[in-house]
Parts: sequence; C-alpha cells; structure tokens
Amino acid sequence: MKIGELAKAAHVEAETIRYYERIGLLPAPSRSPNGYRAYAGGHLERLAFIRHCRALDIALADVAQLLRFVDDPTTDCAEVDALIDTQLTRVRARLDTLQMLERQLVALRSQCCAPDRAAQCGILHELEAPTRGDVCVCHDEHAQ
Amino acid sequence: MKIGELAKAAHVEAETIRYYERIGLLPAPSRSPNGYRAYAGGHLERLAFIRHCRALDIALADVAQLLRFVDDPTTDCAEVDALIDTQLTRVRARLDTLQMLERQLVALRSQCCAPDRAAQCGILHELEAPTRGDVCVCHDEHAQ
DNA sequence: ACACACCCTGTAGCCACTACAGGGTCAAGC
DNA sequence: GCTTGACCCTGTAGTGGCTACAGGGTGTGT
Repeated sequence: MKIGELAKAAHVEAETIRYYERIGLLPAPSRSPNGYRAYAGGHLERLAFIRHCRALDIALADVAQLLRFVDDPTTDCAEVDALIDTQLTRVRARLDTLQMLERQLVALRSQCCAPDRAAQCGILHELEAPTRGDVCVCHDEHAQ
Repeated sequence: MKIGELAKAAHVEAETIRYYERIGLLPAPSRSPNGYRAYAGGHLERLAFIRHCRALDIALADVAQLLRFVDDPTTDCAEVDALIDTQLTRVRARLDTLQMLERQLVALRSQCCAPDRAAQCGILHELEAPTRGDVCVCHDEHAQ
C-alpha cells in the first residue's frame, strides 16, 4: 500500500501520515525499490486507532500512551480508564466555558441598536465598557 | 506606567503586551530615558478592549478589525454585527461537537469492565473497534 | 515524447502565546 | 559602596497538530 492509498483508506492527508511517522507515532514502513513507503495492514489498524482517538480530541501524547498500552497488554488498565476520565473532565470544562461564551455573545449581539455608524454601535460600546469601569454584559456572568 | 504596572492593571502577562505590540495590535508607547516602555491611559483602554474580545474567544485578526472600527467611528456598524454573528456561529458549532464528544467519552468509559490487564480492557477494545470494521460506540453517533 | 498524478525530503507557516537566554536598570538594606 | 532582588530590554525558540510549499524524482497513459 502506498501512502496515498493508506491516506484514502484512513481518510487522512498523506502529509499527516508522514507527520505521525516523524514524531514516532506510526512506525516507519518498509520501502519499495523506488523509495516509496510500502504499508502493511498493521499500519492501517494503527492509523485508524490514532484517528479514532483524535476524533475524541485526545492529545497525540495521550494517544502515544494508549498505543503503549495496546502494545503491552500486560499493563494495568486503570491507567487507560484514568486517561479517559481526564479527557472527559477536560471536555466538560471546555463545554462550560463555551456555554458561558455563547450567552455573552447573544447578550452582546442584542446590544446593536442598528444605527449605521460605528460611533453609536451598541456592540462596540459594550466591548469598550470595561475600559470605562462600567458594568458590562459579559463580566457579571464571567466567573473565571 | 511601566509594562509591569500595565500588565497588572489589565491582568495580562507583560510578555503578552510586548507580543501585541510586535504584531501591531497595540501601538508602541513612548520610552523613558532608561529605555523602559512608558504607557498612558489610552494603552490600558485599548488593552482592556483586546482582552475583553479575547475573553469572548474572538481571534486577534478579528480584534484588529474591531479596533479599526473603533478608530474610525464613521464605518458601517453592520460589519461589527456580522463579526459577532460569525463568532456566535463558530462557538455554537464547537459546542455541538463537544457535546457529541462528551457522549462518546461517557459511552467509552462505561466499557471498562475493570479487569486489571489492558488486554481485556473494554476501552482499548472499543478504541480498536474501527480497526476491525466493527460497529463502535462512537461512530454510530459520529455524524461528521 | 510529453503530460500529469503521485512520491520523496526538508523547511516554514499557522495561532496566541509562553519561555527562555543573556543582558541592563533601579531601589532598598547592610 | 556593594549586594540582592525585582524589574526591564531584545531576540529567538518552543508549544500542538497539522498544512503548505519548494524543488526534486517516479510511474502511467496517450
């Protein structure tokens, strides 16, 4: 399998595959006489695993950790569990932040009283608010 | 005002201020005889505006655009409105993705049947699933 | 013989910072 | 007067996870 074929099979860019090889996540394949990378089935498996983790937004360093568990199945699986838990915590924290953000943006958008001059624009006015020490749409709900 | 004082007033690192100056977001201040940056009130205002936008996760390029509107108040304010709308759309898209992600991670975590060997770990098994072409916890709800 | 798609390596760019290294300046305390 | 420590300066490199070249080579079809 050439790199382009592997790329298509795994729905990844060929350059991403070379990148994974460079950082040691994907083992270097053997080469055809012409110097082209020649991949075997194991590479597709491993690449699919990596992409699956990435779809879950798991960092490449953590993916590397998971791959070590896969490679050495005698390891304690509690670490895998902990890694997923950490990831879940991270995702939930980000969710909270984004939900706050959404509320703030909605509030901000409602400020535009539709004049056509930026000078009177409620949004810019609101964005400038903290500047003048005023109470502002965002900052009263901005916990963090 | 020295850079450290401005940094404290705006709750920013001094290095971030120098960075904003380097990329042209914050005008270069005058200098004291010893070469230290000497900031005036206007700088604090502008920096607060920037940080306020960043708290809303608005990209620096968009912040620069907003600052141009502030600097030239005769501009049409509809562009400001559009920028906030785009931002809101982006945030909502990210929210959707993250909510999907959370569900997937919760499903994944429930797979660990608590043996102590990675070889039997339900999580690793599940992460390997797409590899074997099996149906997997994630991919049936994984729209995109 | 040529076009075109693919492959190779190596390097630089993206974003928004952050973290040095290696120096200079200043005020307080001994 | 000398040291200590906090601050300031510039310039460069690193982060993550790719992406995008530049400048070459290879393979296939017409």
